[in-house]
Amino acid sequence: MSKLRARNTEDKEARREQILAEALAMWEEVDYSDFTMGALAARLGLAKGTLYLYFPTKEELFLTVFERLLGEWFDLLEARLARGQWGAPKLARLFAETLAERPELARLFPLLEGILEHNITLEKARAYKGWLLGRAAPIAARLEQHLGLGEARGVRALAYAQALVSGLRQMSDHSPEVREALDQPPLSVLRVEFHPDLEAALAALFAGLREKP
Amino acid sequence: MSKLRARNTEDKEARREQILAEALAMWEEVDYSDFTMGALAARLGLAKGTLYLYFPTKEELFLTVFERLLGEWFDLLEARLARGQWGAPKLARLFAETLAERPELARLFPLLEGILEHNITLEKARAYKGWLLGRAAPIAARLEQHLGLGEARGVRALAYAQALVSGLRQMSDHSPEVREALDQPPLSVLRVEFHPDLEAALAALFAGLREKP
DNA sequence: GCTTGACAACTGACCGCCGGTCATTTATTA
DNA sequence: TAATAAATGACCGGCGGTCAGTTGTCAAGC
Repeated sequence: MSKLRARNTEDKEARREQILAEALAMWEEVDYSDFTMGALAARLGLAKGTLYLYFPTKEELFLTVFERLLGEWFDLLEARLARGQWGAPKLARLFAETLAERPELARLFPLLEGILEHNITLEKARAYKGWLLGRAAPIAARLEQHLGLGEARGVRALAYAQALVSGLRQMSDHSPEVREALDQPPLSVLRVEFHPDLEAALAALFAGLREKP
Repeated sequence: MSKLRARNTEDKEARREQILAEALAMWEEVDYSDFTMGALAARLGLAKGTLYLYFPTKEELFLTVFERLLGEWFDLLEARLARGQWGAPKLARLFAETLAERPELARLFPLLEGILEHNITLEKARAYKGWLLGRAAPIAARLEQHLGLGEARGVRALAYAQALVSGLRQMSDHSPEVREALDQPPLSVLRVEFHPDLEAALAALFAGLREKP
C-alpha cells in the first residue's frame, strides 16, 4: 500500500510505520538541519500535510522514533541482565556493548537534548519522563539484584538508573560528520566506541552504588 | 552611548558588551523559543540588522556568551584548586559548589547541546573544541596534582577533565519552568542543586582516575 | 563658527525557508 | 452514483539572515 490510500485502521497503522521507518532512515543520512517535514514527505512520495494526519508535530514524530529505539535497547538490556550474574565491571561492559549495538540510538541522543529544550510543552515533557521512569524501573530492579543492594535501597537504585539513561546522552558527542572532522577524540569519556574509559567510568559509577547511604 | 552611534573602536566594543549583557539577561528571562534576534534587538532599541554588524550569526552570539561564563567558572575553579590540598571527595564537593554559584551557566548548558548539534559548522565546532581543551588543560594539571597522578598520566587526566566538562551539561536538566512543573526530581544525578548523589557520582569518577591504566 | 563632504554605523524592507493549517480534491466502496 | 475520509498543496506567520539606502558624526576648508 506504499502509494495507495489508507482505507482502514490497519492501513493507517502501516502508513504510520512506513513514516517512522523512513524518518529513522533519513535521520541517519542527513543532518538535522536538513531534516524537514517537507523533505521527509518527498522521500515518501506524500504531501507534507499528510504527515500531519499521522503525527501532530515534528517533535512528536521524533519522540516516537526515539522511544521505540530506546525501548528496544531497554528490552535488550533486561534480557541479558536476566541471565546469569553480573558484577560491577561486567555491568559496565554490558551497557557499553549493548549501546554499541544500537548506533542509531546513540545518534539520536544529542538531538533529543535540543528538541526537549527548544520545542516541548510541559505536558509532553511530563509524559516523556513518566514513560522513561516506567521503562527504567525494571533495569533498576536488576541493578539492585546484581549489585547486592537490599530492597530498601530500591529508590536509590532507581535514581542511578535514571542517571544512567541521562548519562547515555553523553555517549555520543555530536553527529558523525562533526566527529570525523575533529582531529582529537570525542569530548566525552562516555562514548559509543568501545573504549576502556567508558568501562572505567561506568564501573566507577556502579561501584559508587555500593558506597555510603 | 546606549542609544548613540558607535564612532570608534572603544564605542564598538562597548556596544558589543551591551549586546552580550542584554542577551544573557534575556536568556534568563524567556524561553529559548522566544529568544529571537528581533526581540533582542527590540530590547536594545536597535534594528535587527545592527546585531549582525557585531555577531555574524545567532549561534556565534550564544557561543560568545557561553564561553565567557564557562571561562569565569574555570577561573574560579583554578583559583580554589591552587590553594591547599584536595582529595577526591573534597574535589567532588568543590565542583558541585562552584557550579551552584553559576546558575546562569547551568541554565545555558542544555541550550549548548542543541545548538552545537543543529546549527554549527565544522570549523566552528573545531574552534569551540580547541578553546575548550585549552581552558581545561590547567584544570587537568591540578587534578593530576591533587589526586597524586604522575606526569605520565597527564593525557588521561586531561581526558577526564574533558569528560567532566562534558558531564556538566548534564547537571542542569531542562529549563527551570519545565523542572518545576515536573513532580519528580530531575533525571540526572548530576544536577545543580547541592545533592548528595552529585557528590557521590563525582567522587566515584575522581576515584576512578586512580584505578587501572 | 559654519558649511560641506565623505565615511561608516545603522536601518528595516525584503528573502528563502521552516513548521504547521485547512478548504478542496480524489480514491474507494456500499 | 452518492457518501466518506484520506490526501493534497497553496497558504500563513515568523524565523535567521541580507543589503541598498539612510543618517549621525567628524574633519577639512573657508
